[in-house]
Amino acid sequence: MIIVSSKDVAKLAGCSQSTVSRVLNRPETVHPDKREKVLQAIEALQYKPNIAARSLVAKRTNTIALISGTLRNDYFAESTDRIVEYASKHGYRTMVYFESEGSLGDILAQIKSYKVDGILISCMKLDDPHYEAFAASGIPCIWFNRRHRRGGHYVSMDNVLAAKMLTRHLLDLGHRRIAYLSGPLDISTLYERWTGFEAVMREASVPVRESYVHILEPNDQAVQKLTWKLMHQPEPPTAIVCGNDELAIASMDALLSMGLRIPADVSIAGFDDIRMSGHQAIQLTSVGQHRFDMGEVAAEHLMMLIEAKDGQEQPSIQFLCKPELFVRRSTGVARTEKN
Amino acid sequence: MIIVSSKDVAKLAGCSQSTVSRVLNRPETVHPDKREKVLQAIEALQYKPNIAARSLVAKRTNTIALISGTLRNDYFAESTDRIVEYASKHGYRTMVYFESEGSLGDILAQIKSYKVDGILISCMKLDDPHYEAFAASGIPCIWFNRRHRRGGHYVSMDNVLAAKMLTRHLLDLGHRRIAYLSGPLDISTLYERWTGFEAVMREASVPVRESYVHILEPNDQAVQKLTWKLMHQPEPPTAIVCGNDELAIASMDALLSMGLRIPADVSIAGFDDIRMSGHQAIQLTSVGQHRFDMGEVAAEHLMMLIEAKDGQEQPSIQFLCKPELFVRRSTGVARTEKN
DNA sequence: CTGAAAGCGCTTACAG
DNA sequence: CTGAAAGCGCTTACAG
Repeated sequence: MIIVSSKDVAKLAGCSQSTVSRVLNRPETVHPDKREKVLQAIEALQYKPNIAARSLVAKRTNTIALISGTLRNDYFAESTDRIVEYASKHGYRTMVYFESEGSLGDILAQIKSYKVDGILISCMKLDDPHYEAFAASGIPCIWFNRRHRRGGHYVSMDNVLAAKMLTRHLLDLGHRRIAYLSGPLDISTLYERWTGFEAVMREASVPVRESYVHILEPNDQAVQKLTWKLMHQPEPPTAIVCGNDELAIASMDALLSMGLRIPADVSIAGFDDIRMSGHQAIQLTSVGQHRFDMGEVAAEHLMMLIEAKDGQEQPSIQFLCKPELFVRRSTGVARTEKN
Repeated sequence: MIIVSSKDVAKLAGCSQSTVSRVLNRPETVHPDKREKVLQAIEALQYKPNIAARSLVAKRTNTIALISGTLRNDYFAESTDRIVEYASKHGYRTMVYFESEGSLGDILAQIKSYKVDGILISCMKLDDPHYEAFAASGIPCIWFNRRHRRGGHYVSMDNVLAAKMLTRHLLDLGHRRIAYLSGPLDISTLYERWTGFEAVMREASVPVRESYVHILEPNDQAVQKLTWKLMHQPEPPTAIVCGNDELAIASMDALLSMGLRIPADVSIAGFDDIRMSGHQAIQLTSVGQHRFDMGEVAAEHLMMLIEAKDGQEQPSIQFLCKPELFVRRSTGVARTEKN
């Protein structure tokens, strides 16, 4: 592939390389006639400035890194979509990394090599030891969705409150045998949700039975298996709270396969209010935020951090937005006890 | 942010910059003792080579561009996930672009600036005028999912056949009043599916009524509105074929809102066999490919093209894989005529 | 308003 | 096995 450089443009336009560069960066500083000639040469040669060379000297790449949970979880698909679009609209490219690609340490090493201007992370564990490395990298970072215990800049939801709202909703419907299905609790969102659930259950003096609680790896097989196990005990739960909608929808799949009716036989609910939860065939009760995309808000503030970088001191960014409960058909009055 | 360069490493290790570079690129060519010292210095300084500088001289970036349809369509979420992971595993970074970000011309301009090693495109229109520019860019390109009329390297499904299989399935169930809901027909997949549908209907001498066919912009509102319109005519269809599962699931949402039962009142089916289609609450009949991810196959071959680049002539990559029909509960015997 | 020159951080012949 | 030097394509003071 032949690379057209600014030197080639300069030759054709009959000027110096510096002038070509100026036309690109501060066109008002070059004489209109000359500018026109350069523009024509650029067009004629289909010249595109080499970003690598530019960022080498400019010390900025106009690129941000997004480290996201898997797109198989709709929550991350939605936020990734929004972030990439938002960044693009504001002149930034997004390099997307998924947690499945390797340890955060390896990913950070790569990111550092690319000299991105900023980092968005939605999938760091609550006590992930790599936190320090990110914080010390000198690259502006914002955590969204999942937080780290140390704090830092973050945009998240009040997940404790969210879980309390959801749990009270189920108690209000008369449920007492409530099960809890969750992914690993070393993740802030899942941990906080569990905490909120437990707190309300304790307040209400409703015991949380051990056989009703399952912490699992979030894949369809595990959900299938544990849902089955949950419902095949002597006294099965009348309601299931899932750590997020993705899990809830998978569990719902299992419940329906078993011939159970929702909510007649068992109620189910989740968190995040992903798009599918509102579908008529799903109608999953969920708690999330309406009209507030954490990813986009995080991107917006990341750009502020990047641009204010050399200026005055950095503001501290800590958003904990209020959740909303969306009651749908998947939760109903507790089935009359009759086991 | 302080940038540690290979010069700093050289100073600490007491050697030249070239040696540092050699340790990184061809460690076997430097004396073990010296190599060890350099490695220690790299570790001590937390040195990460600057990718921009490297690609400037190496004339390759180990980066591919993926231009994808929106992640709001699960098909694209699934393929993006796979591609990024596959590329990562093989030493390539992926820059993700979405068609919504601007014209393909603008996106190509950006991509050229980044000097990516290869391009994967899943969202080009059948007669998109930018095709030439991509083909002439000198950058290896593979089209997957949607094809361009000119061909080029592509990985796709036999969509005509897919539509024929699906249509015959509905005819076999006794349906004669079959509606067709599709996104724009300037997209190969949608165009070919429509073609296959029409061909089978003609063969079977079943007229395709004009009021049963709607071409729409694929957003929830449009689907909602047209589904409503479809079912509120004097003789509503007994089955609806949708151009893809995303549309079908949205239309299903509308049907259920209207109080219709699937498939008792109306059957519905789609294409792509996305993950959600298999969910017990959805059970959408669909035609797609099992165990064959076009995105991943495309990525695999793109890397072959990139690596064979300077070698012998390029092979022509043209995959048209066979579809499979997944019959689920959303299609059933045609309702007894009684309008 | 414009050009020559230095330099960003790297790799790769070229000598030795 | 190793270092000095040239060069990748750009931007940005510095003179004029």
